[in-house]
Amino acid sequence: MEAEYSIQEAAHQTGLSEHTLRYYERVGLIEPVERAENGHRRYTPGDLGWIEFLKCLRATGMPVAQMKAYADLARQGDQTVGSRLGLLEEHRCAVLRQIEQLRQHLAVLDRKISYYSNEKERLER
Amino acid sequence: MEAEYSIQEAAHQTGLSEHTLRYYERVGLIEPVERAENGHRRYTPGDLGWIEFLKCLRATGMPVAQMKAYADLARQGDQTVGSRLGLLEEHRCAVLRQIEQLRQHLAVLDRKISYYSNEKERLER
DNA sequence: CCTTGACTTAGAGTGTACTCTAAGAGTTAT
DNA sequence: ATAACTCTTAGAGTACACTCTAAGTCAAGG
Repeated sequence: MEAEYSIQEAAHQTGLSEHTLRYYERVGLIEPVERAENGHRRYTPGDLGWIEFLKCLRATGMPVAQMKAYADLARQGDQTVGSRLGLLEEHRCAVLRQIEQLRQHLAVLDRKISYYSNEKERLER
Repeated sequence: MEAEYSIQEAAHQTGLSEHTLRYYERVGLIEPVERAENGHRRYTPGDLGWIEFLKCLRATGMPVAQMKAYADLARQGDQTVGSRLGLLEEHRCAVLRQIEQLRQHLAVLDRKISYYSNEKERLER
C-alpha cells in the first residue's frame, strides 16, 4: 500500500506551486498522474522523486524544452538509456562551465569590492 | 586623444548587440553616451569598461533593476561608495550561494549519471 | 439545504530581458 | 545621383517560464 498525495500535498513537498505542477504535466515533463475516482490527481512517491530530479535539471539551467526531450526519452524505456546518459553528461559539462564562469566573475567582483573598500577608507579620512 | 567607438564597434567588443547597447542606455544602465556631430554614439574605453562590469553583474544573475540601482548610485559619485560596496558584497554572497547550489545539484547529476552508466552496462550484456 | 474548500479545465495574462521593425537621416563609393 | 551603409528614434514584438482566472464539479460539515 503506497502513499499518495493530493496536488496540494505534492506542491508542499516539492516546493512547486499547484499551478506549476499542472503546467509541468500539461507540457509533458510529468507523465499523466494517476487520478482518484473524483478525478483529482494522486501523486505517488515515484512521481515526487521524478519531480525532484526535474527541479535539479531546472535549477542547473536546463530549458524546459530540453527537459521535455529527456522526459520523452524516459517514457520510451530501456532502449533510450544511452541517449539519456548522453544528454545528462552533456548537461553535466554545461553545469561545470557555469560554475567556472561564476568563479571567474566572482574574482572580478572581489577586485571591485576591494577597490571600493580602499576607496571608502580613503574617503573617510 | 582617446579612442572612440561606434555602436557597431562597441557591440563587437562587448559581445552585446547594438540593440542591447541602446536598450541599456535607455533604461539607465549606461549614462547617455557622447555623440558625434551627426548624432551617432561614440563609446569611450571608459564606457566599454563599465559595460564589461555590467556584463559581469548580469552573468552572475543580478536583475537589470538592481543593476540600475547600482548605476544610479555610481552616477551620484563618492558619497555612495559605501552603498555600492554594500550592494556588491551582498551580491557576492548571492553568487557564492549560487555556486554552492550548483555544486549540490551537480552531485545529484553525477549520481544519476553513474546509475545510468551501470544500467547501460547491464543492458548491453 | 447551503456553504466551504479542494479540486478540475481551457485559456488568458504577467514579468523579465531583450530583440526587432519602420521610417528616416547623413556619409561614402561608383 | 544612385546605391549601399551606418546610424537614429519610438514603439511593437518575442521567448521563456510560469502564474492566474473563470467557470464548474464534488464531498464534507453545520
